[in-house]
Amino acid sequence: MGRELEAFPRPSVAVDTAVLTIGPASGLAVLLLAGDPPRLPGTFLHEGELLSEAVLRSLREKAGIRGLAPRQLHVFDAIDRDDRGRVLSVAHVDVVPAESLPPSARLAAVDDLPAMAFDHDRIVAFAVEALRSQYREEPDPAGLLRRPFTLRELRGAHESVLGRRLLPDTFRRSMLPHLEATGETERAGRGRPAELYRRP
Amino acid sequence: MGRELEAFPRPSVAVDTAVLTIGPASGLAVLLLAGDPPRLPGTFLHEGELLSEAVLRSLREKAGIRGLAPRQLHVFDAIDRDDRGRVLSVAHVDVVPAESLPPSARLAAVDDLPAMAFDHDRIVAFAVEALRSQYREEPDPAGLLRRPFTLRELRGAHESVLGRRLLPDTFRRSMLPHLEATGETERAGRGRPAELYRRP
DNA sequence: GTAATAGTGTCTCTGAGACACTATCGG
DNA sequence: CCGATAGTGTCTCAGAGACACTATTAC
Repeated sequence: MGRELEAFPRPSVAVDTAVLTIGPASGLAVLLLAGDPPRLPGTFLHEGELLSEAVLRSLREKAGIRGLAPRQLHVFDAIDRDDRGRVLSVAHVDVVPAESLPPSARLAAVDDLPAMAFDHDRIVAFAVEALRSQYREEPDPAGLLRRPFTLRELRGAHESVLGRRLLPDTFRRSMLPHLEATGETERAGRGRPAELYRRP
Repeated sequence: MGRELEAFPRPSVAVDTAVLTIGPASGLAVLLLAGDPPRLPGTFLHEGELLSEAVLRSLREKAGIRGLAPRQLHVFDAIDRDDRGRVLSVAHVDVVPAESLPPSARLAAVDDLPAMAFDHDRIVAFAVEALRSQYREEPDPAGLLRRPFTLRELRGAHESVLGRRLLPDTFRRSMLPHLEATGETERAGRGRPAELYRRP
């Protein structure tokens, strides 16, 4: 110690967030900011600001989104990832129902991404993998569904996130231990009404 | 964009590493640098340097350790975590056999940590949890053992990391699918010689 | 032989996967 | 009644946990 902090050249620190949602084709999609090339919403960390605060600010100011709580994933630190200088990016991820996004939001299917700025394609891939491993364990950990929900709705959300079909009975049995029955049912169209559940 | 990078006040970026090992009492222990209070080996990120390079440099220069490959865990970003100014710390973790550490190394049992500098106690807790979840799945993922090894040695390493006893037969059967038999045996003292295995 | 360590046989329990069945609705 | 959707019974398979047994060594 002994040397002052100012003696060290400091990199810039940015945050970038992969805001994922269920796209029009029922597949996982990511929110992009218009631009050429398109990019994830992000910003530089300001003085006296937490990473989580910078994330919320960037989502509010650049994408018009509020009420999320993205979680931290990984620091991307390649020397030349930003040609304006040395910039570390702390990648974050969250998921949100499509209805909560502004209608003007531009989405891209995660399995068919366009060319993106910086290393944002790698951030998206990292975010998708992290999200999927969460959805393999727990019912809707990110709160995609407004509670309460039927098991059909829950399964649909999981199928969209995981990108594959799930067996209704196996899915039901694996999720029931982590759910709380409301006792109420929903009669929506034809067929037997489904019971409604919530996360405990 | 448009604003220059220099227009943004930049935090300092540090790396800190929890170097874990099996301590004298067969429990998980963490390497500390002498100091009052003691601290984890760490350094500020230099210009043109990757995080992983800064980690290796700090281990080499401050603890005299080479040959590790710590993995990134989490960014600790509390505003007041360092009273010299705004410092983000990118926490890392690795494990190493006790013999690979310099004999002068100071170790502390992770279940009985002394007061540490900054938020280094939280970094250690985070690192221990990450390491344990790795050791629940795979045989010695961090390479604590010099290959090849007997199942008794492997089980001992896992018991030390996890902090609890494991059943020999259950452990053997859960690990065998992830191991490769060498065909050789080791005769060490009394009892039937044990077969030697390696990770594939 | 005995003590010690390595390794296996086998039972039980649990949970995933899969298929067929029953239950309750709209019409 | 029929079609559609919700939910259950039950079989199979795989893996964890646990206990008892056999195998091979030093002494």
